[in-house]
Amino acid sequence: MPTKPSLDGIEEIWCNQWEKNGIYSFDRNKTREEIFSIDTPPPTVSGSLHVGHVFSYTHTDAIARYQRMAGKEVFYPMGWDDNGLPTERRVQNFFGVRCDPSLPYDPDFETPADAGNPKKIKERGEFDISRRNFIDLCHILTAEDEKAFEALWRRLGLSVDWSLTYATIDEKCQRVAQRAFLRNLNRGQAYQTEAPSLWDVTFRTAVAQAELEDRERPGAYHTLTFHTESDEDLHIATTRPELLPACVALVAHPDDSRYKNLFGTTVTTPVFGVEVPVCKHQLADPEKGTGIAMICTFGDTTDVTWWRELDLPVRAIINRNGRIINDPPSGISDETGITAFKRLSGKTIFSAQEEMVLMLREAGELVGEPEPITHPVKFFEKGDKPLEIVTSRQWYIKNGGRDEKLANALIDRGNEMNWYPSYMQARYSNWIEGLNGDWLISRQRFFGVSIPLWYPIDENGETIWDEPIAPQEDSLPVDPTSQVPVGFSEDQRGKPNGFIGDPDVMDTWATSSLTPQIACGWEEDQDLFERTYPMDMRPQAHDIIRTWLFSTVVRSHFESDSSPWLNCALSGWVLDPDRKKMSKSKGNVVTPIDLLEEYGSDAIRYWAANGRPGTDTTFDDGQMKIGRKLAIKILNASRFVLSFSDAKSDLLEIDKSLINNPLDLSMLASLDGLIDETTAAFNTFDYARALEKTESWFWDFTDNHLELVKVRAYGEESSNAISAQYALFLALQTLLKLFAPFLPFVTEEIWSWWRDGSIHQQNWPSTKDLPETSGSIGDQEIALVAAQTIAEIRKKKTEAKSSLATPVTSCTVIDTSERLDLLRLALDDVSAAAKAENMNLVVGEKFEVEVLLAEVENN
RNA sequence: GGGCCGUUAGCUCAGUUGGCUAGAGCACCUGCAUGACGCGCAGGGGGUCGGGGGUUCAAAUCCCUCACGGCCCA
Repeated sequence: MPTKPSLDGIEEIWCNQWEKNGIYSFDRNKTREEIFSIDTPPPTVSGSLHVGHVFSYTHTDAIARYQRMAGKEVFYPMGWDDNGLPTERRVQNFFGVRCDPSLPYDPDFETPADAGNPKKIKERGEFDISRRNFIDLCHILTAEDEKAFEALWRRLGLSVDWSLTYATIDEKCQRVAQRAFLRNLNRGQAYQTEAPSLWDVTFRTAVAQAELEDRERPGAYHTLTFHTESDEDLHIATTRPELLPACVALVAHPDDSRYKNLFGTTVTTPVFGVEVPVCKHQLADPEKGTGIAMICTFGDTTDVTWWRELDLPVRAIINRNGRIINDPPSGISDETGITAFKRLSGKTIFSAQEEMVLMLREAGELVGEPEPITHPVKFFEKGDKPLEIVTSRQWYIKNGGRDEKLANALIDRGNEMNWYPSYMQARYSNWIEGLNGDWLISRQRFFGVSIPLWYPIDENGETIWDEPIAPQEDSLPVDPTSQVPVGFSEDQRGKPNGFIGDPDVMDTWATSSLTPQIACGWEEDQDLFERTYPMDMRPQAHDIIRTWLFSTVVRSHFESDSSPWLNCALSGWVLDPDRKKMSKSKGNVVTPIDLLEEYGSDAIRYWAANGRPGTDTTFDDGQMKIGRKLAIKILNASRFVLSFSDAKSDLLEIDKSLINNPLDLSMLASLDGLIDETTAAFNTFDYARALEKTESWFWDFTDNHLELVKVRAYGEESSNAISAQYALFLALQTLLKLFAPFLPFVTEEIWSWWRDGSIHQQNWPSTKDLPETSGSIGDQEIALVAAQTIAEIRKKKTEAKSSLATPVTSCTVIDTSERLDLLRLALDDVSAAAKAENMNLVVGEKFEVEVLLAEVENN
């Protein structure tokens, strides 16, 4: 035991010891019942770790450590999410390159020497490289990121078995993702279709419902004049006049008396002179604009609904670059219309709108001036341009969005799991109820898991999309853009009677929705799978219930007809002091490494573990300071308690029968209650409650019990002294274990002072470890009355502005006879701690203490 | 507009099936060299439990309603 204990440097010492001794390594020989498996969220390594990660991963680690001590073999792997957009962007910026999939692979390509030097890259400019070279760079960068992440996680003290780590882009994950996709395809759960989908012009990719967000944007109602069959003017308000050539119909509410007589007739569009029907539909809002709207291909998602439900034709005019196409769509046939359309061809949406307004003015078909409004517009959550809707061939996985029976089955899966906190289940159910389409999984990106299919090309050079060629499962993973399907040769790629590889990759969620399958070794290590799946716990933040949690349930539902986990534990997130969510885009994130160094890992964990399940927590370095103080206090209290062990070599075997003092037994009875409370809290994933209870019990223990028994414990070999000492050892040992899931470093440090092995491999405290304390002698009230009495005496000393060491010449305690009987059992300790002589106990109704303090010379 | 969560001391938060005078820590004020700890110890002041209504012997807690904040979704 060190003479001057300190927290300095304990993270490094114990991280190394734990790794060296394999404290957290998973023993795969255990049975399913003996194992507790955790589906850890794989962080996106290209993002930087911030304090929000530290927050939620600490929650999981506290649970993992509890389960381990409670006797479970904990399966706790870490994964990295590498795929997709964030990595691609980082690779582009870091290396100064762009991916051009049309370029051939360059085997001699060398990593740019000026990587990571933005100034030099700016001077030379970006250059294009092939997809395969680009992906190589992605792997280089993510490998670096993974190292940094792992170092931070270790420093934080996560009890992960690092030998089980996976990355969503590694070969195994690609194989699992492709295998699951092919099985979905065989079972009819995955399909492709040519359908309107939301398209981000900047990122050139389709966007799924779960990635959408509405943003309020300024716009303007332009009122256009259409012409009825009886040649009357009909005014239509639209925010997108540039889509006029894409207009296929007008629509009004069925009950709208203003337009009832027009239903079933046709009108003519201004400028282009196209004849379109007037339809009725309940989604038309009589309050909006003039109450009658134009339906275009496709201005927004309501247009898609109308197009589908009213069975309207398609007149697409926007291409995937976000520009107006060259040739006029069907319907525009006369000279004037074609000429007008040519004025829009090739223009961006923005300038097309300007040109269209100009044409409407020239034709006198624009009524008044555009009226500015703000309205919600759909964006890709990572994008900065409004989404367009284009028709394209995309792959989907069914998710209940178009199948009520499936939706209900998925909602029922939610009932098979425990939700912590329970109200989070409503978010899951509500999301499914609100779905209106299947899950779009194909992405027009580079760094991701390929869609493992090829398509035949007929003798005319047309691709036969409906007859995909799938690889054999044992050949996975495949890259169809560089590998060749069975029965073909490379020189047939893109040729008549040849084949073409699917150019797209799957969405990140299509891989990370399989983390239980990946981590547990589905079809890769079936023995492990049977020992770990379905998993015991999915910890995650509540904002991705709709994406990660939901999509994982979908995959397990299809793949094993089960829910993927037994328990879902939802974390809140970290708010900045202004109560705003901390996020990289808001620029209010705090980097955790500095905090870990300033306060120590245990202190940061203390702050994090105080965040209750599901509840957002304010970033508060004050709480971290308290965590540090707590760790120091534990260090000092432990040193004090263990100082009584100098004369003893048999500390490892505490003889409970020698603990016979009523106050000692009373303290242990209270500790007994603490064990029950914390165990119950942990069993419902309420780590925060367990910590709070342990902490407050500990402070009470040091303030009262330690002070009360100090004098007695110092006494030499008397049985009373031994009772005090053994009770203290027992309490200390128990407390260290209760704190271990939260403060793994300081508890391990103290444990090592007098015990072999790791505290993290000890058994969770049991009330069986403590003496039986039935009957009045073990009554917890003894400690309470004693503490209240000593507190009252202290108060008198403080009020007299005297030192607490001031002797009390005489002391009278007035209390009920029941309480005095209890006090009598601890009276020697109370009077010793108070330095009081002549303790008089007087029966009375109201608790009161009178003291006569010794005269002490005050300087 | 819909769903969910929250609103308790200056700050950060506890408060379990309604039940002692509503608690803790920080901050603030006062005091204290006591043989673990001054990164400590002892004590103190500070709250109309967001507003209003209801149920009840009894409401921070249950019900209704409104306001404000947050998140998710339209």
